[in-house]
Amino acid sequence: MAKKTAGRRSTIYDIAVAAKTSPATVSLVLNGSWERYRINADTARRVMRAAKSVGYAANLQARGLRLSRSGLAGMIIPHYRNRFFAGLAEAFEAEARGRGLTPIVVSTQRQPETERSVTETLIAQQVDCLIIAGVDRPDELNARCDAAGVACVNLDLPGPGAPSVVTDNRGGAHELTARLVDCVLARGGDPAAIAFIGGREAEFATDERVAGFEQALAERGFPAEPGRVLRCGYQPRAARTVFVERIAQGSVPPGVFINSITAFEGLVTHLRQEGFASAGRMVLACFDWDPFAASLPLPVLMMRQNVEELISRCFEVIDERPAETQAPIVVKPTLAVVPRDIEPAPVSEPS
Amino acid sequence: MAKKTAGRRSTIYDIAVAAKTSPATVSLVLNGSWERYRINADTARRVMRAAKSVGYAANLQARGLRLSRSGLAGMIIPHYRNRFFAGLAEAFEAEARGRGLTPIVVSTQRQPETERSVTETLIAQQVDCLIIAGVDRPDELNARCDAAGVACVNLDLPGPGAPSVVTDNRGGAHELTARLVDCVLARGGDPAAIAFIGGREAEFATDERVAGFEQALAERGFPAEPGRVLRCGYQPRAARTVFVERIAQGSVPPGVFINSITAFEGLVTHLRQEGFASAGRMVLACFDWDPFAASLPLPVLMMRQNVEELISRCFEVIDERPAETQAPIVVKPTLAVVPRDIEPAPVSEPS
DNA sequence: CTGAAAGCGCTTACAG
DNA sequence: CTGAAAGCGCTTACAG
Repeated sequence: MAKKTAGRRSTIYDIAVAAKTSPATVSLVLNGSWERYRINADTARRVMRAAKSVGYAANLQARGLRLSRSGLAGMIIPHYRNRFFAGLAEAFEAEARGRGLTPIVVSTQRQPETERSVTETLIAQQVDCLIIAGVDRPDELNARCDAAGVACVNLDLPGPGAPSVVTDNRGGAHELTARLVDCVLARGGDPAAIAFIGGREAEFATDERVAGFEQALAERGFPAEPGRVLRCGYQPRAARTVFVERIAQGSVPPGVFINSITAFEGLVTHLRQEGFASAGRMVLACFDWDPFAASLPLPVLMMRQNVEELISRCFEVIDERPAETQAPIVVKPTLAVVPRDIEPAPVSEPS
Repeated sequence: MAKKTAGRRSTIYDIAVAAKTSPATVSLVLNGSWERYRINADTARRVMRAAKSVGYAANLQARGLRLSRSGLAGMIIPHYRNRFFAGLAEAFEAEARGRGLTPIVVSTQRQPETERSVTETLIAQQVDCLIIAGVDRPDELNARCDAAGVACVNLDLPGPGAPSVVTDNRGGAHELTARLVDCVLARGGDPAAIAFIGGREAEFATDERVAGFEQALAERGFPAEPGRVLRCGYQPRAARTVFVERIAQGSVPPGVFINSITAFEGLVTHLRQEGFASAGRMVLACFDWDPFAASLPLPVLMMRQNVEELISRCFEVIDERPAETQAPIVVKPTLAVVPRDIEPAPVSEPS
């Protein structure tokens, strides 16, 4: 076991010297194309032995430069602090590795300036493909990828700039709302007073969820009312504020559809301080999943997005490189948590 | 605004042609060293204008190859699914970007084989430095970094293979346990029956926390007893199992020191199914922080690790490249959540 | 003040 | 069967 010189990594030249052959032959052997090139089996053996003995590892930057293919797969997300984005990141890593790519995930904290700059950096690092999730305006980012020839998919962000994979936000919200109405009725509440909290104005996912929410309520005889939908953004603090205002202007709503776990966090901070008893018979339905949020001292319904399928669909889109803009690919979410004391169905939770 | 040819990115050669100068000059100008090289200000202007007009972005792979410095900073963590690791990843990204590096975080799901292979991949991608957290055996990974000349730091994983930055696990556990004892006493429980659940055998962080736990109890007159410490690993399911067994063999403990949020998740799953009332007057203390776990229907204490400081210390160590193995750098955690109904101190929670 | 040249480590058509 | 050569895009000492 030859010891390599500290501070310098071994290259195909070192191996060529050790195996008494040329760098070109070393490269062919190490890349497994030696049979195709009819390289002497003995030469190949010497090369492989030498490579192992010097602890050779290819310089992927050099290979990438030569091949114009870095083997890097990028993904942009806002942050890692909830199960949805954490799950996306992990599913992305698994899928990328399974394809022999090096995953590189970056978070932007929903800062448009950061979104722009990390996209540039990833492109400069020569990523072969990029999945974009949870950004403010994907179009500009898509345009940059396009200019650089980087295959790009938007996750839950349909737009003209790139193909999309989306969650069935409308259908999921419809189902979640329907169950929420059942729970509110079971607890003697008035579904007309159910509120929607979170999400953004003019944002695809929020728009769809609001549509599903309103549709489900309308079908049960509670048509849209002004002030029922409170799109306060994704900050816990903002959700808390609108929740407090909502209570101040009327009473504690019998049910709340919460658009994201971050908004949920805001409500919980308030309830913890006021005491959960202050919530009365309120039921919460969240379009996100978290094991602790499912265990609060009040009934909670949770919808879980299918991160593995979302990611694998994204890679399929990248493989195909669809020529024209086509309709988004839709992935169904799952009702993952229902309160046991109201709904006899057992808690079903993917581990 | 010249449109660049689709499919091919512009290079310094394109700019040289456009600005009627040489690639070498272009490089000098674009890297800001044109003043030092006394390049004509007008030439510089032409180059910069041309670069902008073709939308030039440097190929970082080529630059890295030439400079033997990739500008990539790597970090290895087990996963993103809790606030500690999510926070580490985000703090790492922020710090790396602040230093002009491209962060690349990878998760291993605590699989030794994955830990090994991602380390190899990161080294092959020529990362300039690597922070390692939450792996099983860091020594082998450190050795690989060492052989490749990659600066490496272990986070909460002291060992002979690399310098370390650690949380004050012992001190933190001591403080957390002391407060837990107070709460148990305030609720009329017997601190002698407090249990420790989670963590691993022969693992640094667990060992330290157990030591702090036992010391705090001993100081209050409850010396170590066999069977009090239940190191069941990091899986929610395992924690749930030992918790259930612990109850079956005696009764519900008046207090539990939970080593990690993952173990906590196991207990919560059980309590949700049995009903939280089954916990009686139990108090939980967790050496981790989560906003929802802080809102369960039973008293919870939570310790929060200082991720920002841990990360900035890691980068300081990388900067210094300490010659000999020195004592780990210690970062103090913070008591972030105390139950209001027992402890009059206000809930203090870093936003 | 500026350009030609070498070289980072790799791959692969091409010529023997 | 195998090696010499070119070239991926960049940087920088060197020579003018």
